[in-house]
Amino acid sequence: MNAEAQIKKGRKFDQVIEGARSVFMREGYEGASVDEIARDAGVSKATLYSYFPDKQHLFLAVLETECAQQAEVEFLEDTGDLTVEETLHVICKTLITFILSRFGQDMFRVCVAEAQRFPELGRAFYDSGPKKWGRKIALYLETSKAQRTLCIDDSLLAADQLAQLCRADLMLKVLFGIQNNPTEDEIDRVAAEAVKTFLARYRRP
Amino acid sequence: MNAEAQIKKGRKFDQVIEGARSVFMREGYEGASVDEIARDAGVSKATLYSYFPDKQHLFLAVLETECAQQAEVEFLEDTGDLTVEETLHVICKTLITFILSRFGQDMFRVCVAEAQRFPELGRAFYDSGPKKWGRKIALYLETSKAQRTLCIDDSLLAADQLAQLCRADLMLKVLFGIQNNPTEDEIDRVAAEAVKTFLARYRRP
DNA sequence: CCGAAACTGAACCGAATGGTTTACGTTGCG
DNA sequence: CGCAACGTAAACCATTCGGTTCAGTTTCGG
Repeated sequence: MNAEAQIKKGRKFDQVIEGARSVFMREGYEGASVDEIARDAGVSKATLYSYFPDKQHLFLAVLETECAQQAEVEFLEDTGDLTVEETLHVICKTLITFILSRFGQDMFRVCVAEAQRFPELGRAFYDSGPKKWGRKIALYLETSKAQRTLCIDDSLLAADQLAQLCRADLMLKVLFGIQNNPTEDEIDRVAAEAVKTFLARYRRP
Repeated sequence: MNAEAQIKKGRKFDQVIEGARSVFMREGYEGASVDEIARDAGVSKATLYSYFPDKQHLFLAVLETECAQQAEVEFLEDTGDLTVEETLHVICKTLITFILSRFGQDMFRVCVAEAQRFPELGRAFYDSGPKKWGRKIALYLETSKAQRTLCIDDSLLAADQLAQLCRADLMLKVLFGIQNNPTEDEIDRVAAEAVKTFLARYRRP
């Protein structure tokens, strides 16, 4: 018996998900047509409907896998011999790069657009994205090494402030099409400024 | 001759815009049907189409007026005898309240969703929203009164960092339906924390 | 190499879409 | 009043939508 849960029958399951993913991300929920998805997936509509009862379930299945994928993004496991400041900088760069990535932007866009129509989607995205990052950062802030340098009473809020500082300048510009491909230098600068502001507030005196 | 530019003919023009506004904000662009808009506006479809050549132009006309309205939101004109810290707190509270308002959330949602399909919309929203706020805050940071207390080299980035700190905790929770009606106390706390972090970085030593 | 399961392609359905037109009221100003 | 502009309701159009059906082909394990 295969270890992978193969309850979902059929060989072309992944094709369907992948086609649906690309069309939904490009067109949004209402803008995507099932015919286009089937065409894009290289699959007949009948096959598609043998996997999913309707468009809605297909949409949610896609975003389920996307949220799962989003939840698995990691920043540097071991902080090694980096200083706290250096570690924070790495964390910020990783977060900013993720936020500005095609994947991050598409996910954000679609989930913002459809969070009203699909309330459970809103929560799923928030949990696997912003909340997860907040938790991870807060966890680092509570390590004994960080505690030796920092003085924080509410580590979750502090983590969220840091994450929010990472969105300064670039995030909205990219989201609304004002800027397209931020250079690594720009990302580095925003990260540096975020860390600077964060440490000014939370560095142990 | 009337001072108001009355190029747009017809008495029910405003009704149409208002109906379109409410339906578009509720359903998004693709989700909104012209029939529903006409019904909601209390107007026949023929009348609607006598004002606008098609759905797209109607959509853009609605968001044009919304962006204009968004651009006119003001925070405390004269800072009076408030300290810089108090003024920043007022600015933050005003911004947070706006961001979390029904209007602010709906605008953000729709513009994020359709910025791909309508690139000019993305820019219009950014200019009349985030950019305008950034400019206003930066302008205050550059007043001689603020300069006496603060030490800032890049006032636009500083302003954006402050605005971004205002989005900590509550903004994404509301956007994704995790939280519904933040109390004034919660808003006050986020504002206070934003100012605290901001001043830690930028207060003149 | 057989047979069942998976898949295909295209036709088909009813409903709804954006958009147009027609034939008929209503309003208000000179 | 008279008349033109404004507005209406409803029928109408072609197209597209999500979803179903089915006869036929491909795939693949036993």
